[in-house]
Amino acid sequence: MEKKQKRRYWLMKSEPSCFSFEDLKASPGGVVHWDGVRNYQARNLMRDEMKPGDGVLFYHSSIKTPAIVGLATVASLGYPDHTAWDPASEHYDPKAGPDHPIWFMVDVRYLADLSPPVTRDDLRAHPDLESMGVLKKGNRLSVMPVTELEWRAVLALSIGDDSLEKQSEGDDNQ
DNA sequence: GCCAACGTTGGC
DNA sequence: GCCAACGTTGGC
Repeated sequence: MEKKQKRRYWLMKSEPSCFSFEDLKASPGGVVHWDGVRNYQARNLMRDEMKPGDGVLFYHSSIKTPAIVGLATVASLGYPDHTAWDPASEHYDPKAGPDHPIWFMVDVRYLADLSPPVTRDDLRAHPDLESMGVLKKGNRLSVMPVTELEWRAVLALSIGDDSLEKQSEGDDNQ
């Protein structure tokens, strides 16, 4: 008998000059494939752990005010990142190929803006959020797990009620 | 633009 | 398989 896996939560980090939350929102269907990740830990999370319907906090890094700027949903299981064997791609990896993929990605779908955004300083000031991985000095993971407590706290910080939470739960049923 | 922190690479 | 050197990330 198949058991539905509990919904999980993630934080995905991007430099907005490279790919921003607005870019995600403007993509066809609000969906993109999260290609180009070349880090084994992040690869393992996308390949093995992330599931459709999981919640995603979208974080803008390497800017004056780093912040979680929106919510997204994982929209696929992990699958091979074909840009790895495209010599024209800036993420080309000559060791990878269609019959031996090394790198994996998931699809990500726009869910909602977080307004106001939850800044790095906001996170640091919140007792439930100050230990988040994204705040750790030297952290370089572009995909990292978030607890349900942290997810709820971020939403509460931004909007002060649970309307976005209800919206994101509704997205689970697609 | 600086520098600390980290993952990856490559020599041995 | 160790570890120093290197390249990259990212906050400041």
